[in-house]
Amino acid sequence: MKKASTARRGRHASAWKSVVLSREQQFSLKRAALLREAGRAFSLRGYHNTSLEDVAKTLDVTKAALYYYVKNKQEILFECHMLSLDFGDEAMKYCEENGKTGLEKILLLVDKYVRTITSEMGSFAVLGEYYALEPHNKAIVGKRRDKFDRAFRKLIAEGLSDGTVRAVDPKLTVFFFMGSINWMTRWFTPEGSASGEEIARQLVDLVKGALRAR
Amino acid sequence: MKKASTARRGRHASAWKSVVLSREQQFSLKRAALLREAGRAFSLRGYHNTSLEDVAKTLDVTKAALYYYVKNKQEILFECHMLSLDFGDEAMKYCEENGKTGLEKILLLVDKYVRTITSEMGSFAVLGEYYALEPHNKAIVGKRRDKFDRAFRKLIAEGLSDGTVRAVDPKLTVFFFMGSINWMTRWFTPEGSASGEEIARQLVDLVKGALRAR
Amino acid sequence: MKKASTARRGRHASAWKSVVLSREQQFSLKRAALLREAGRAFSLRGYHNTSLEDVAKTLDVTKAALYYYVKNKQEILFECHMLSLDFGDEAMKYCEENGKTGLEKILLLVDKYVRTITSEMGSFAVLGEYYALEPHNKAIVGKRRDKFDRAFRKLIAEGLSDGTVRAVDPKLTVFFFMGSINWMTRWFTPEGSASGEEIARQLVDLVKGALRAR
Amino acid sequence: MKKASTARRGRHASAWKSVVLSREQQFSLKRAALLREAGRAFSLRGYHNTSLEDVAKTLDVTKAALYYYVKNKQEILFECHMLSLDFGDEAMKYCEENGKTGLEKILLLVDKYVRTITSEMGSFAVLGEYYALEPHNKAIVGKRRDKFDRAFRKLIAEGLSDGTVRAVDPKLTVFFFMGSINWMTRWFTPEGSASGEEIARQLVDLVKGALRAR
DNA sequence: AATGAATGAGGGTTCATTCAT
DNA sequence: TATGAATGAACCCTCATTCAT
Repeated sequence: MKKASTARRGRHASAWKSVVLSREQQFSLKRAALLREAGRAFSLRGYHNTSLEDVAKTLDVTKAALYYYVKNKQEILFECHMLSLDFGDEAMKYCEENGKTGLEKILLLVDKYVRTITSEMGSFAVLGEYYALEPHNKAIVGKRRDKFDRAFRKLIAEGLSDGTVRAVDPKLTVFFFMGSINWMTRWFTPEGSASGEEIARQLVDLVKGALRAR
Repeated sequence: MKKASTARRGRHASAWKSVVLSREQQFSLKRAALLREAGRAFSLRGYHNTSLEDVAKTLDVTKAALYYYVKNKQEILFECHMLSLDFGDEAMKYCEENGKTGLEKILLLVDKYVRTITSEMGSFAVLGEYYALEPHNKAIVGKRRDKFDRAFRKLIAEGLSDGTVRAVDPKLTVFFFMGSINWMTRWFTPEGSASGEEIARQLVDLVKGALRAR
Repeated sequence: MKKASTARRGRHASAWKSVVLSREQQFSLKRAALLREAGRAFSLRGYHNTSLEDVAKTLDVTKAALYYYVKNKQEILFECHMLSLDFGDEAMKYCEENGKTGLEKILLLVDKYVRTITSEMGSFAVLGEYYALEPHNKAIVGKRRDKFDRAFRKLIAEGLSDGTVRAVDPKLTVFFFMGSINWMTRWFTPEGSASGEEIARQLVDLVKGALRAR
Repeated sequence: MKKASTARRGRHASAWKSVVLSREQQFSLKRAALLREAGRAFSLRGYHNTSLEDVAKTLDVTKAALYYYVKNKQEILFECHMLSLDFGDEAMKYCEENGKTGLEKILLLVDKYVRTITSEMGSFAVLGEYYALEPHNKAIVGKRRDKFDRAFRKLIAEGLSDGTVRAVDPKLTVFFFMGSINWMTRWFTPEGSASGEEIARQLVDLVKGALRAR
């Protein structure tokens, strides 16, 4: 009896929720789903290699319906980039708040970022499609990315000052590590042999080995 | 005497030849230029974002003229991939012949490969456009790339055996380093602040730090 | 009573339906029109000499709109062939059911087929464009055509057995007659001096004269 | 010895001939070969389905070389049509000179024409590609064809007058027979089971049966 | 809120044709 | 005489985008 009632409640709850969700909430949820699926496809097959028809099919709607949620294909790409950058900023904020030394912060950053990228949410880390952005958007994204890169370099500088990081070129080092991370979207799949956690742990280990001063 | 004269004539002949190129040579040169320019564009702006018209324009010919040298746009992409893989194989061969220990070989490999990629010749390292290959070609390229990855892993295993490399996951480590390298095509330009040599040196340094056993 | 009322309603419904066509019906009608116009053009000017632009213009739509109804230019040709073969099969079935002797069946076949070809419906009898079919489709069409030819020959054989047809080579005879018929698409126009009925009557008369045993 | 000398003479003769042929003769021979091969291809695969590259390949020269012998692809088609019409006229002249009655002439015409079409020389009876002629040429060819058709009809009329042909519609009858003949280029091959002679005999037999008055 | 239908722009490809050599 | 190389026009096809319903 209890079971039945729970079940009923469960059913009611979800049924209710789908009714009770405000229009704006529904809209947001659907839009988010659209961005997620599109981003996943973009980062897997590339922007120009993914048609809106493809995206629509994974959402079980028609191509035309997408235009209710976004203005453009370009807007999708732009938003995906922004979300992806949000992830970076979050990881950056997290590591700055929780790390003590420069090295510690760097390792926290890598760990957090890789975990995000490999989680379901982060599957649309489409950083690879930078060139597909139209000039205006490219400028915005570029600026934010530069900012992120500079913050990353600052962490390295911090490590150099506090003696936890050995002498390396901050700029190139950031490029190298970001390459390792961004390239993941090309080979990582949730079904693969290595889990996101494992990958994060291994990369952290590698970075530690590469940067740690002795 | 006769020999000498022949040799002299031979030298003259080839000197002449190098000025007045044979038709086949001209053909090869033009084809190579086509591949180079196309590859450069592909790796900069993406395969689908680069029209043959664009490529033709940089070569100062008509779109149609390209079809005298290649069968397809797809063939261009495929050939670029193969050339890029050739570079990898050369680097691999080089390091296996000249390195002693596992670690040494790895460092030689990274050094050689990065130098190639950043040299003028390597401007068409379009490894990013894997998904744009049609199935048949994708299979071929995929196989070769896997082979390269396996050889790379083997170097790591070798280092593990001979004690020059510390305990790391070979598979993931290869992915990480290849990411660093492949990602270079996204930010490297000959005009940039860092030269190819410098980049190679820095990455080698980083890899050494990351892998070296103590 | 209920029945009657239902029937009445039914009639109303269908009357209504025939005015306000369902989407599927509209789609089918438009597709049929597309095939008809394309087929007419193909058989008049040839497949390769007819651009989709031409076809689109006669339908007052854009070239691109055609792709909503067919996959390919090739699909258009193929479907026209199949429709044309359907006509042949229908005529064959008709003559086998309604004719008594071999000769009678042959004459019925010729009569029916010619009437169909010359009617509005049959305007896309593009049998001449066989070579423009791509291999796969050519095989399918070829098989069906062979089947028709064999059935035709069988009618002649039947006439030979029952004594209504004089000694002729079945295979060549079929080729000759099919030539007369297929060639019609080259000179027949609805505006011409001879009507479809007249043509059918004359050809039947000729065939009778040519085949009848005495 | 005699043998050797003959051989030598033979060799000389042909070698000589190829030297001694006047430029104009060589030109004419090659041009004729070009027309023959092109015509063969046109009537087999259609005008637009046959590229000059194809034609050039069968002659073992380059596409560009063809332009030394003809002005145009269109000129090739036109000349083929004219040659084909020449064959018709020859057959017509032959039958008029050698036949007595109307029917006799008709049968001679059919016999001669079919034999020509099926012989090596006549393989380029490309009458099917009428629509591919450009307006000016189409007018010329159309006129000659009409003239031939009228002459054919006249033979029928003659047969009607002299009582050797039964009552048929001259115009349609001509169309029917020409269809049988023209359609042959679609199915006849020298390697096929029926020889040209056999086909001619059978068609003559059929025509006789169809037209003969009793 | 979503769909069917249509469009326009752009890209890849073919091919007849030209021309210097 | 014949070739290699190149061109321009035309064509098929895809796809992001729009709009009435």
